[in-house]
Amino acid sequence: MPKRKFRQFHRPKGMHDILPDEWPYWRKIYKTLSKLSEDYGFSRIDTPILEETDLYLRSTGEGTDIVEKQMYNLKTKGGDYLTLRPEGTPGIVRAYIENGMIGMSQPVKLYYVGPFFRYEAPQHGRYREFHQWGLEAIGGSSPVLDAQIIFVFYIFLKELGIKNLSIQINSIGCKECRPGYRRALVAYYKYKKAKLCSDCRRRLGINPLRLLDCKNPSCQNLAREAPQVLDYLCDDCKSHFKNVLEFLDELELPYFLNPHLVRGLDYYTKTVFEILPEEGKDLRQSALAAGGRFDNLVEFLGGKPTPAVGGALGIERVISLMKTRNIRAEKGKKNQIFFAQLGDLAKKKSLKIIEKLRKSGFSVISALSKDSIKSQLKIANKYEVDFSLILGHKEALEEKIIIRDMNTGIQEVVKLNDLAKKLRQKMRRRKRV
RNA sequence: GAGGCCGUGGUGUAAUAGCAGCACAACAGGCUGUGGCCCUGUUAGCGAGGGUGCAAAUCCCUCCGGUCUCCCCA
Repeated sequence: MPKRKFRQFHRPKGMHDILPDEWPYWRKIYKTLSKLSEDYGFSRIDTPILEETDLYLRSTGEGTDIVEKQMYNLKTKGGDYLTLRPEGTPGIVRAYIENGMIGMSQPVKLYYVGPFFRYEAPQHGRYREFHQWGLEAIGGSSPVLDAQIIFVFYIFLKELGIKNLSIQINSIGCKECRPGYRRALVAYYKYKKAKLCSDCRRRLGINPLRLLDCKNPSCQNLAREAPQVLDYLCDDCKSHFKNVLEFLDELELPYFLNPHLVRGLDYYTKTVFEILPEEGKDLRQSALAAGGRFDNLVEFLGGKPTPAVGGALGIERVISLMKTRNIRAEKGKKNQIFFAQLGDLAKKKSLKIIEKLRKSGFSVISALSKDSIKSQLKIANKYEVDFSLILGHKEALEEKIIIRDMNTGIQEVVKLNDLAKKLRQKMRRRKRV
């Protein structure tokens, strides 16, 4: 840094600038996910980035870490308590109820993409501002919906070229059968408290299900012997889960039944799942997508009892994985050409010519603020365009322009009126070679 | 929230107490109308603040940031 007159500003901790270099990944991901979502009948929805704080207290759960310590809360001048959304589902459900989507044909299938915020210690794959793509099917209890959502996330990752994925799935029951399981779990742990880590001892009272996915070795040993949810599911949950698995079998998805999979959010019922890379040296922060069923949430947020299922995928995590696996995202440089100008007259005519070319379907790069032809072509070279146009004083007077083939160096002078046609010809020929 | 490691031009690095170098990038030039290679020049740095020392990028403290582990999650 030079000695600066004014202080320099920094981005807030855990937040990121998405720079032009990074955009090919984002573009590819956005393109793929919106195509896929629409193809599978999900419609785009955008909800506010701020919601009432209470919405998350009610839905995400007061005992969860997200609500306890990870929310960005603020109070408005008018005295409202608002929160920067830490996850997508509550806002979507709120919108479903508020906009009377109960009156649409059910299930209502929605998708969203955008930023989410959690105040946490940033780490690889975990940021304070991060982006998620979410799918929700509200108003349907059929297990085929659970399977379809898992499937869409799965093929999304496949289409991006990410292979060797593992789908972990479990059922955590419903409000009918979960209390029974919970009791069994508490009873199991009751006389083993001494062997639990301090966190688990605390959690035992609040949310015993979470003892199952504790990473502490001693806790893991205990968890292995613990009663399994699947043995406690009610008939409805059992057949639902069996059905989901049958759909996954039919799709030939490589799922893995993980009886210790428990999600961190309070509203989940029945199906829960995670999709993660298969070979993980450490699979902790590597869940790429996750979700589950939330059959009680709509009612709990003031709507009519409505079953629903959904999930979300972390875009930053996907990009990070693409990078470690050397999966490239193409720079979209279709029909890109470079326009160079020389002299005052030529520069004056530039903007108009560029617009004409754009209308004819070309994407025109230029460096109009430069005067020297040399530095302009240097830039053209950097963009790796196949053709550059050169408009000098002489050409400008004669209503002509030079087309330079950047690979061969061969140039041709053409009339401005024929430019688009000639360019198209040349590009076609180039492609064939 | 707890702990470990780390922080030198825009980027990547060297100097381990004694004049902060190098490479790449950027910008300008090397026939005032032609790119990639090459050459020359210019710009630009010790994360911030404090302490110890004749002397600090180097040692100490605090903060900020990064990264990893625990925790939790996408």
